[in-house]
Amino acid sequence: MTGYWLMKSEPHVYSFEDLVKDKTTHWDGVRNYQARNFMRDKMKIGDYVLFYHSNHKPPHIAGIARICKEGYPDFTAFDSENKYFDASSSPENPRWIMVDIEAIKALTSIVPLLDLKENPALDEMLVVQRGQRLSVQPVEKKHFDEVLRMSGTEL
DNA sequence: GCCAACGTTGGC
DNA sequence: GCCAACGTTGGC
Repeated sequence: MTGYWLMKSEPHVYSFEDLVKDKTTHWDGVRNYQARNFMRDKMKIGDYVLFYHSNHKPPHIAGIARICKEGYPDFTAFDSENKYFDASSSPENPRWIMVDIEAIKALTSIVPLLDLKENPALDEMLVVQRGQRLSVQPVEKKHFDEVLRMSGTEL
């Protein structure tokens, strides 16, 4: 069964436009156990991803991506030169996991966080919840479909 | 820039 | 195992 997710990125670091340009990318640098567990245990090839731009005015959902490689060790944790280096993670016993995603399409019009919050149909969506900081979140299909509808996008 | 919310660390 | 201190996220 196809899963649905939301992944946050700061667009000045890595934007959906960057993903479109690159076609595919490693989702590296996640250092949160809950987010890691989703990537390690739940994300499957073909799952859809809402690509969210955080720390941007306004914060918004920018595009649709899809999982194209399932969980494998995040090698940035092994590189002492890398800002995501973690000495407690080794190739023999990796602590952190990443997936690869591919760009599918930009939303016809972006959906600002405020619009998500104002839509009663999305009251239960995680990203609109107060204090929700998780950078990788599961999304219900009905919420995914509603975001597509709001953005005027068809897959 | 502020600060609430949350996660992690480490002393005890 | 508790919890205070600290660091980070991320909206506003």
